[in-house]
Amino acid sequence: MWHEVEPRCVHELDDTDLEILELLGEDARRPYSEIADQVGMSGPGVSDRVDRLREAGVIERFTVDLDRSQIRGGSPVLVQVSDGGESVERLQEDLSSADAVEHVFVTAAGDLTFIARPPEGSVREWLDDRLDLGTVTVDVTLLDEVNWTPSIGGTAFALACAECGNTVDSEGEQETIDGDRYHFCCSSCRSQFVERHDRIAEEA
Amino acid sequence: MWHEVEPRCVHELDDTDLEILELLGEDARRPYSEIADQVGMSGPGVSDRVDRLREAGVIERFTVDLDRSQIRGGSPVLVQVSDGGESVERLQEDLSSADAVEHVFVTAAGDLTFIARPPEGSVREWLDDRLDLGTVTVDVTLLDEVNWTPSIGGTAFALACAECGNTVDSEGEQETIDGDRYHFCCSSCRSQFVERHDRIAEEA
DNA sequence: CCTGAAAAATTACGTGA
DNA sequence: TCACGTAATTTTTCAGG
Repeated sequence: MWHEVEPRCVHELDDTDLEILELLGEDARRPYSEIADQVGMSGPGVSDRVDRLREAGVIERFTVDLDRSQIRGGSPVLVQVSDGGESVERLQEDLSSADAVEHVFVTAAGDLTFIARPPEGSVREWLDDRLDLGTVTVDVTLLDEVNWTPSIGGTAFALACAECGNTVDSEGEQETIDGDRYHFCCSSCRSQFVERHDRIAEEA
Repeated sequence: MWHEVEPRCVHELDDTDLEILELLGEDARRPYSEIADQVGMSGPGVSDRVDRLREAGVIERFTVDLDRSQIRGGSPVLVQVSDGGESVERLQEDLSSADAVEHVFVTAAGDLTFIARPPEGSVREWLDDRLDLGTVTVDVTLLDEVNWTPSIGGTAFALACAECGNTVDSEGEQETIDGDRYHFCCSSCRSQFVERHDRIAEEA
């Protein structure tokens, strides 16, 4: 039994959660005790939070960021598929399970774009094997660099300003409107947001 | 007691390395002792290999795969920038450090494509802030799904078939041609590869 | 959520092939 | 060079509060 702690909804991330996520983004094998020091908690406390974040689905998995060019020789290509009335879901599934595919994006219009490293020298064959180039049109672009930015600059996971989307740091401000708490990076964003909110409320 | 170990260059990944990477891709916080059991090594042995893989740059970092939609509300967009003679490097750097940007791709032609989650309702503003829409032309596509596949199906890091690029599992076959060792996922890929190789050799 | 003890993992180091 | 075994250290897990 511990002192009353107001139950924290798993869907609301507080600043500590964000800090933990950022630290894990930098090095997922960092000991929880080290994280605990930085966020001012105990090791078990951090462990509990991480468990909750996993269960809530915020953390999908701990993984490793590899230099794939050292594993799979091919150059990365960006492929845009203009759907020929095919089943997008099946295609997406096929692609996701194909080894050379690194990212799959589905557009709101139902088209597919993906990043892959097909085997060198037989890119066309490789594409044809999974796309049937006779029925769909593809646009293939050779890439020079593929960059994933989980936390570059150490701020990627920080709270987002409700107005401009930028990072909310310690200089930030908060405001509770209609029971919802919003974060802002600066006072001008806050006033702009509040102003628009009031205007909309007035019109309604 | 073990059999003679031939010296292994750090730039050549053997099957054990690949297996370790795959296991780490599934769960980067998995204990090394557990990995050791699966690959038939001791805990310290796995630790040594991982250290070497990090130093070699194959492992760039241990990190966490997050459900970003739970952290940063905006919908993901794919933005293709048709370069207006601008400095690609600077733009790329700016974008990489922007909080809402998740991936940046540089094409061989020097164009930029990136995935981001700009603040809802002010996508155009957000874009203009970092791209100067007056001088560059952009193509923005709303995305429905963003899928990163470090190891879906648990086979993404396995050896690639020299013919089709797919995973080589225990059913796979190998063949040494002209001193180079090739891996294949099945006998048909192997025969097809050998056949083509012979034909090319004959023509030369 | 914290403390503190038990269990488990990681690291360091010496040795063998 | 690479990997193993053992021991020292650190970290995680699991009580109890």
